[in-house]
Amino acid sequence: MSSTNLTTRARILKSTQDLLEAGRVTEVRMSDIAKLSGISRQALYLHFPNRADLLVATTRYLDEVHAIETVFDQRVVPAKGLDKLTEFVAVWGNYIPKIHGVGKALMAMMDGDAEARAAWDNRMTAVRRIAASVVESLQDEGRLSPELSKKEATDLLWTLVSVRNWESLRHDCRWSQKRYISHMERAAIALLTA
Amino acid sequence: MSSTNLTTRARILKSTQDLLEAGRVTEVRMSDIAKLSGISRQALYLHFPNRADLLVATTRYLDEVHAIETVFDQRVVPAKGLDKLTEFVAVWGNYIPKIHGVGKALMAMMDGDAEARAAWDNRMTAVRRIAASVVESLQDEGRLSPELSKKEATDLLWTLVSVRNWESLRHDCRWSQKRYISHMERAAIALLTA
DNA sequence: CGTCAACTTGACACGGTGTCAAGCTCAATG
DNA sequence: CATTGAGCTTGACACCGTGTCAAGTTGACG
Repeated sequence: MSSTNLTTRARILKSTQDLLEAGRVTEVRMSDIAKLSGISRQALYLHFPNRADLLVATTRYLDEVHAIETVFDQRVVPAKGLDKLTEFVAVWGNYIPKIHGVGKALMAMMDGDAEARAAWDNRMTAVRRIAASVVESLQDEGRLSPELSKKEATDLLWTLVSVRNWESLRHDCRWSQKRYISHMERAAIALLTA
Repeated sequence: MSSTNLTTRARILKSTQDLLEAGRVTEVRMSDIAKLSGISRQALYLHFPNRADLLVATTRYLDEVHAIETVFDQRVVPAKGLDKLTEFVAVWGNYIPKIHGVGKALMAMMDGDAEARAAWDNRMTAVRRIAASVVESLQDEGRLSPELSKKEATDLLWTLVSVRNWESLRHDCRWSQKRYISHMERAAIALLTA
């Protein structure tokens, strides 16, 4: 299934990512991806059963390329106190731009394609788990606002650093990435701590 | 154009809203709306040139039905101090569920349909103006956090109370509407004030 | 040489939007 | 009363993107 021709498969994934990163989501059709990959549209279906699967595979490809798990383990997990919170916001916030294209495409498919929905939810609950562990630490150190339960705090933090909010601030409000990160760090502290 | 047959037109708008409120957005096709309105699919195009226009008309219809402008004028504009902020969050936050269906549909069309994008942006900048006036008041009373410019504060408040965030907390995190409002009021204060 | 996998071309079904043409119905008007 | 025109109907069709199917090509490797 994926033993020999890593080349073509990898080329497809890279093309998909490149197209999604640059253009409007709707303008990334199967035929566009095929063209950029240098193969026929039909050959795409020899590698991925449908568009949703291709997009999901692209997210996993990006996770691998950027070794996001490792970065979380190295920078967020060992941090203490408020640093843990700001490190989480910074690491994730700097990863969002890299997955934004494919995320947007997947989110656009969510209504109507249950598989796409499940795939995106799956990626996002991974982030949620990390947010929960950050909240747990705050709680242990007595820094969590007394007005918030752990679940509520996690929900708020997770929503605060959502891809949609990044999109809103970076694109609609034209913030720089730097400004986004610094204000988000501050916002996370204001929102969650006493 | 819209002088005589208010009945059919109104029936279409109501059907659209009813369908959008209840089901998955993708499953609200022109034919579904026609069926519920008791007319043929083609007759829909005698009233609205395309799907985007129909959805936009539905938002305006909802604005009228709920007299949202009036509510803002009565509850947010006259309020003072932090009350202005919490009133804004509460009024808008309680309006979101009413427009959520059509908003979702419009947002789903935004990529690929420039008209839909423009329409939704237009509605949202109306909210943004109110957010800006709230921030202005905070500033005048010296309550705005010194770390935020007026634009930054408006951007943050507007993003905080976005339809997407409402969706995230109410649906993904399964918060009640009441909990959503009370936490949002608190979050707005924590985020914007010194 | 034969075989197999990767890929090609070309045709097609499906579903949703939007268009076009022709005809029906009924109320208001001359 | 006959005509007109607005509002609606049925039915056919073009377009687009996804996904499927069938038959043929190419090239590496035994």
